[in-house]
Amino acid sequence: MSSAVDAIDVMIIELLAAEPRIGVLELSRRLKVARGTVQARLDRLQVRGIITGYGPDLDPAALGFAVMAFVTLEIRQHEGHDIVAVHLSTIPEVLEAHTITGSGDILCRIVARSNADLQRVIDEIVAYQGILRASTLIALAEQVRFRTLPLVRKASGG
Amino acid sequence: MSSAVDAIDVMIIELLAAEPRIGVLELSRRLKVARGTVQARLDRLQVRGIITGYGPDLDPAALGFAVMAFVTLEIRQHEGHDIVAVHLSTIPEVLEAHTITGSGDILCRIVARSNADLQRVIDEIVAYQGILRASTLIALAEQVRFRTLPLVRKASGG
DNA sequence: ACTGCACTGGACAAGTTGTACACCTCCTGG
DNA sequence: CCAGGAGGTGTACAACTTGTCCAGTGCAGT
Repeated sequence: MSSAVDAIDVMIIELLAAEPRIGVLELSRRLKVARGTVQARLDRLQVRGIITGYGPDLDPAALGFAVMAFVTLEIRQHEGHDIVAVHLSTIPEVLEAHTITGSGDILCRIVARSNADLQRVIDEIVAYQGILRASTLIALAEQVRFRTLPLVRKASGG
Repeated sequence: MSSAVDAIDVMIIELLAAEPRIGVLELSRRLKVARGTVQARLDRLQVRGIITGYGPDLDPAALGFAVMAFVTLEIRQHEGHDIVAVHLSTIPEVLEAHTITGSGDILCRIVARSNADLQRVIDEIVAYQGILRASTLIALAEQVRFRTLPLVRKASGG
């Protein structure tokens, strides 16, 4: 099979990432392809699940949640991970959570208004009796900002 | 100071998240406010840095990168973190990287096409001489999908 | 040679955007 | 107490974009 995306797809995605409020017509002008082509490709990218949605992208820091941390949880395994996930999803400060291999069981990304507030969030997490231990790593600086564009280029064979 | 966002901002963000390709006019109709109001608020949210952009959101798995992992790096500290960050940013599979407190120095999120491919990516990371050790946690399942909407609601005092 | 698929380029009505304006209301500082 | 500012409403208009359709072209696989 060919790669999931081709050069035109990559250019569409890059232009859209650079100027998000751009329209289909403007995209087609810049890429020098027909408008229908851009429209059809965007539809296909979405159907294939490559484009999952369009923001808006929110910055927790700008919302007043300046502290970010990664928390590794150790859980009572016989109760299952899913029930813990339900608990975690009720806490707004938990931005995401994954089950993982290794010494911990679940890794989650959380935010808080301050270091003192971080304690409150962690307390909320460990308040659930299915969670045995939480080990916290505070993120000091974002060295590489979350990005997927280089990956798309790579997937296209660029 | 008042909270960073109010109830109308939250509704705008939620509607936009639910139906991303919606227009300003349609937003104003659903929220029963004037079009200019929605337009002005979106501008302000962007100026204040709360909305940082509008997708497109890409799914690495759909691009063929089905394996996700978190890698903790231990680095030669006297050389500084920034130069390591430059190295990491040249690797497309590194989606993000943060300096952290604790036993490691840098935590990054990476993806790969398979477990075998993961080895290649890790090798690329540790190929740089400033990196002493890498410790990898493979993400098995996404228990809580990345989200910021509950946080916005909380920030608005809801 | 035939079929299916993707792309092109053109057309149309209907809807949306950017922008401007006049006016209202609430809040704050002098 | 009042002036000024910020944020809201409603209206208007031209210019542009969208959704949708169509006929025709070129290429790949059977």
